[in-house]
Amino acid sequence: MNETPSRRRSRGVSMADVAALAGVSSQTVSRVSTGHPGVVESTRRQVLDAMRELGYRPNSAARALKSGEFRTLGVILFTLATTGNSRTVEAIAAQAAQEGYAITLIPVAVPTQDGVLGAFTRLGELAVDGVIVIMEVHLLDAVELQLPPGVQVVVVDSDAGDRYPVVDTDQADGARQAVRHLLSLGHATVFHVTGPAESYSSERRAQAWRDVLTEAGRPVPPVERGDWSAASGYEAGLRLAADPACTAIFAANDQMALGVLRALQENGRRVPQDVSVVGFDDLPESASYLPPLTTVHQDFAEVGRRCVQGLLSQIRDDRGEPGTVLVPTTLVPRASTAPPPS
Amino acid sequence: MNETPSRRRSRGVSMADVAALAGVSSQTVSRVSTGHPGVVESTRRQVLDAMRELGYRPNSAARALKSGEFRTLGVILFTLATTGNSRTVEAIAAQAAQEGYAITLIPVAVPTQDGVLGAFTRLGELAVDGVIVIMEVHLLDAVELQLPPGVQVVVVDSDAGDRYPVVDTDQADGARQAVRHLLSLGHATVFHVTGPAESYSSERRAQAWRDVLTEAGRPVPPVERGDWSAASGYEAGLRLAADPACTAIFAANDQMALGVLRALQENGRRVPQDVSVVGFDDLPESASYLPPLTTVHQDFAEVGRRCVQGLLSQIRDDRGEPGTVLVPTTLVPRASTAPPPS
DNA sequence: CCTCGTGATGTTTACGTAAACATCGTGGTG
DNA sequence: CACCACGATGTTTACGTAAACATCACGAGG
Repeated sequence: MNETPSRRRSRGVSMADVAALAGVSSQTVSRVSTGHPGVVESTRRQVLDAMRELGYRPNSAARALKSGEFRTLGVILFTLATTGNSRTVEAIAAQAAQEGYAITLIPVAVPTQDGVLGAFTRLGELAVDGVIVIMEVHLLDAVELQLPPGVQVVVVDSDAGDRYPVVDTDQADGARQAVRHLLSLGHATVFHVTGPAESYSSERRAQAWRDVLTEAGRPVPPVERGDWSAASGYEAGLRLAADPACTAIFAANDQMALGVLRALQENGRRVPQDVSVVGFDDLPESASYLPPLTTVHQDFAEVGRRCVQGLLSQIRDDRGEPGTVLVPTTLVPRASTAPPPS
Repeated sequence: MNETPSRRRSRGVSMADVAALAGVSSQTVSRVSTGHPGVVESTRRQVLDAMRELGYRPNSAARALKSGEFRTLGVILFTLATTGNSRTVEAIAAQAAQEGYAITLIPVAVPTQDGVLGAFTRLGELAVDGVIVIMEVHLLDAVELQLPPGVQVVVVDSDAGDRYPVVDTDQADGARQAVRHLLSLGHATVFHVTGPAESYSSERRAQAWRDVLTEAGRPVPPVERGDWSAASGYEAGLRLAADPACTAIFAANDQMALGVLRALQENGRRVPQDVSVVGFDDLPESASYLPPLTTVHQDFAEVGRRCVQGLLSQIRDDRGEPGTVLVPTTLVPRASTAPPPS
């Protein structure tokens, strides 16, 4: 009695097939499928039965062609390797799914302007209603984004707030909290291990660090530059460990802080008795560093949520206003900070 | 002179528009657009000029509707929060982009059978030609995957090799290398901090650990169970630190190894002088742990590559053979392992 | 009792593309 | 010199859906 045995159907089941089985028109099937009103319960049930029997699945391509919207958001990014990016993407995906949107990942192969432009070119042929650009580096500055008509954009982690809607963690406030925490413990000043020069977040954190020290009338030591990796933090830490004046270090992320911890301790400087260290990000494992790391918590989930909400409201209103949404940060004090040695 | 000012076109530029401007038929535009042969150079140039002038972008929905393929792969997963998953997804995205395919993320909200089934149901309406399922837990076992017709699947990190094509890291061999390394240093036996019981990788690694000890005629200590997190590794480490017989520990991932390191050192057991520790994964920062961690390197990029290649070849041949592809692992000796105290 | 309104359902059409088929012109060959 | 083959291009059609419009039946009100 089975009608759907091994016969490989090159094409799937369409509304017409369901309509034929249910003895109605395909338009009625469409109405049931989209949940439109104006279908009597008995008819609806017949159609649903027929759908089930044939294993009907709406064809999203046809639907998109007809309606002009894909119910898909694109996410352009360089890498998922950084915790911040992958957590943000995860939150974006979760929120989008809840709103009935799918997420398409658009990786940029090379972090250059050409790479970015290439991604936006590909974007033109991609089936997306909007794009979230996760771009921590300054590449957007010089690039005039050529968005396909009708495609809205939200940018994460950038300083393009004057040109696009931007959602970001409140980098500056987080950094201020970190530095003030160290000063309030009695340290004379705070050394800083910064991230790569191209990074916007890195720049913002360094600027806030500098501002707090200046406001407090403290000397501003030269920055140690890293590249976000623990290895680069270790290098920077070696140099700082050699400086007896250094009793407090603010690292621009947790991974570099990890490297700093190792460098200090390998060189006989105890943390936090001799030197205090603060990180940024609050990775899950930073509570298990040796010692557990005082750090600045970022709410990546909230960032992702705001992105999607902002983008969807833009898509609905068909226009996006430039401006920046800041997601607050909080300092998480743990065991890597203490008053300076007396 | 600009023709494309603020006028919002609800519909984009279609082939017909380009054809009209170029003075050819839309079919010729189609041929140029898809790169088909049989268009004279002068005509082609005219069409390309018209495309450029109008800002033409092929409509992927129409293309998909006509051709029946979406040139998109779905990735079903629980979370991007684990390094392995995010790295694998990144590699998948890169490889897929290179093959001209886009990636759609399908997050499973809750890691239950219902959650998985829900994802597969949504999948039916999603525009994908194939799916990669990244599922470390055993949920696939009981679930009969109802794949939409014409959609192929590849599973990562599972034991479903008898039912689906599977790509995975060679968990067992990696674990064997880790345990043998510790035994060859002279340790009498090796303790194990395992991952969650539902995890397939965790199970495989534990089994290999047990096998190596048994083969070598060594006692098999009771396992300490963690949940992959550094915090759970710390808990396990506290218990192991209290056992003077414990001189060698194999943790099922680097994060738990990090927790173990902290627990040992907080309790006066030096690593590696008193206790040796080996992890699994080779996270970028594990080289910066205190001490740098001996661990098993996983080639996530290769896993992602194999997934995409396997899936695409299935899509082309229109059938997938069950079976498992194993990606080799390598032991990376660093500073956390040494001979036992004499 | 006829008409009109209303709700349920059917019919037509268009979305943008590309395969299949049709046409047209040109140069080579018997 | 006529015909044919072939390459370049045009025309028709179908993919699956859903909006817009058409129809139909039935009940209420004049």
